[in-house]
Amino acid sequence: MSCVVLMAALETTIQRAGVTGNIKATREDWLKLALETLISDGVERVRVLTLGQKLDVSRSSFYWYFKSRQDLLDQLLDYWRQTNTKFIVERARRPSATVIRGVMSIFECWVDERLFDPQLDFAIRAWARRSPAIRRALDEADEERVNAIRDMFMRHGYDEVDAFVRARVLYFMQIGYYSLELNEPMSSRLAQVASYLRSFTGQEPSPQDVEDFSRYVEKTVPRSR
Amino acid sequence: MSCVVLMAALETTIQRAGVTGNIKATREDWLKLALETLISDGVERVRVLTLGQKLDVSRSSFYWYFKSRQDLLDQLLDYWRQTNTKFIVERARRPSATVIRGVMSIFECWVDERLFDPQLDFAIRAWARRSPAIRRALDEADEERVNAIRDMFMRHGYDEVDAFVRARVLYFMQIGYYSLELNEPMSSRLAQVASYLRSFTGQEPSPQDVEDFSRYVEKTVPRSR
DNA sequence: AAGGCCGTGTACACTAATGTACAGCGCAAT
DNA sequence: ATTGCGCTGTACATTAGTGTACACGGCCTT
Repeated sequence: MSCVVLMAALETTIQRAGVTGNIKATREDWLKLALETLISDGVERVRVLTLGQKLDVSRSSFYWYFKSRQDLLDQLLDYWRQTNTKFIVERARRPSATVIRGVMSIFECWVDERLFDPQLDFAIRAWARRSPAIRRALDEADEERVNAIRDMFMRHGYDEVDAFVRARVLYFMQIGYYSLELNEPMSSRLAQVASYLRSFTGQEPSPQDVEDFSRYVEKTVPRSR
Repeated sequence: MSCVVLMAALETTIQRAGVTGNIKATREDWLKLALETLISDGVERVRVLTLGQKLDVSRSSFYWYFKSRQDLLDQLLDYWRQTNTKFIVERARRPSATVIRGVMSIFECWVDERLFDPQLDFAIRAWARRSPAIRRALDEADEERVNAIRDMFMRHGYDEVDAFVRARVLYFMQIGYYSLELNEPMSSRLAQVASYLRSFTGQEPSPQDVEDFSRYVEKTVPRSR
């Protein structure tokens, strides 16, 4: 669960063991469970009653920490805003010797859920369908991500239209991939990496490129399920 | 609304004007509104009470036509099953002189909502996230579509892995594109078609290819919004 | 014109959800 | 030890939804 790791960043200080007073559920317990529920079941299922039942605590605890259900949802959106887009843009901006290497940098986000949490992104996307405010936030994020990738292609000599289209193909393909929730083992994904690099760049990856990427995944991605 | 057109195929005979007896809402009224709601708001919002209010009819009408809410949902899934996948597979199987032409055949589905209704597909995808039965049906459809496209690439000389990856890139990219619900004007999309063909096939489209596709869209796609 | 069939409205029972009010409990500081 | 703060439970009001029961109303057939 990457969200657990990421939640830590959101918090000031958690002292789960040293809970003081008559406390059964902390504000962070509510937030964390809400985030997990948003990811696995969608916003619609983020409900005060249900969360409370899972935390084995009555709803009055919730209304102590949060103004309303909407208050909680606002904070979930804030959390997403501060995480998912950041790493894609950062990886796309990294200097790279070749396009192949540039694309490989971005691939890192697709194989490491600590960099990009597809399920969270997907949950936000579903949410956006029925909320104009969420929709606006999402559109901004998508544009920022595609533009960063496009700039990477342009730095490697692609003209503007080609760079834009290739950025879209790279990014949209990945969004589509996540939509299918294939849950493939990393080994099958790595076996196709040369084809993907070829397809995305129009250039032939060297054996060294492919090997380096495999090695990167092995070394840095925990439990490449 | 492509669904209106498609609904017609689902029906045996509709005689909307000649409704007989004390009828305010027909079974088809319920189905059609349910489908529209599924598409625009998701399954969760397909509710007997709400549909009834929109049809200005009480819920007992619903329970006359349908056994339960689940009964209605089952029929919505059946409708999807019989429509969306069919045309993609059919287009992918068409003989084509070049890969570029082969890809163009499939592009037809992406520009004509009478061939592929992205919103419906998307609604099913969201639904599948919380229903194993739907999930199974969706996985089958996805696999059938990708395999058909892969075979098309293989017929044009791509090896199996490359063909499979290119099929995925083509199909997943489109699913991702729809996920963003960009709502771009057809003219901007057509302006990039050469880049897309180049990116998807790794080959250079001829001016004739591009021109033929534009002409196809102009002639056959109604109100290319 | 009399029934019968098809669909409709009203009423009822039940469940799940949000939000509010308020009393009460447990630790910590005084 | 007692007071107070921070959190919790119970109870209540309200809303939205599903499903069932049953009487009734309009055409169509005979």
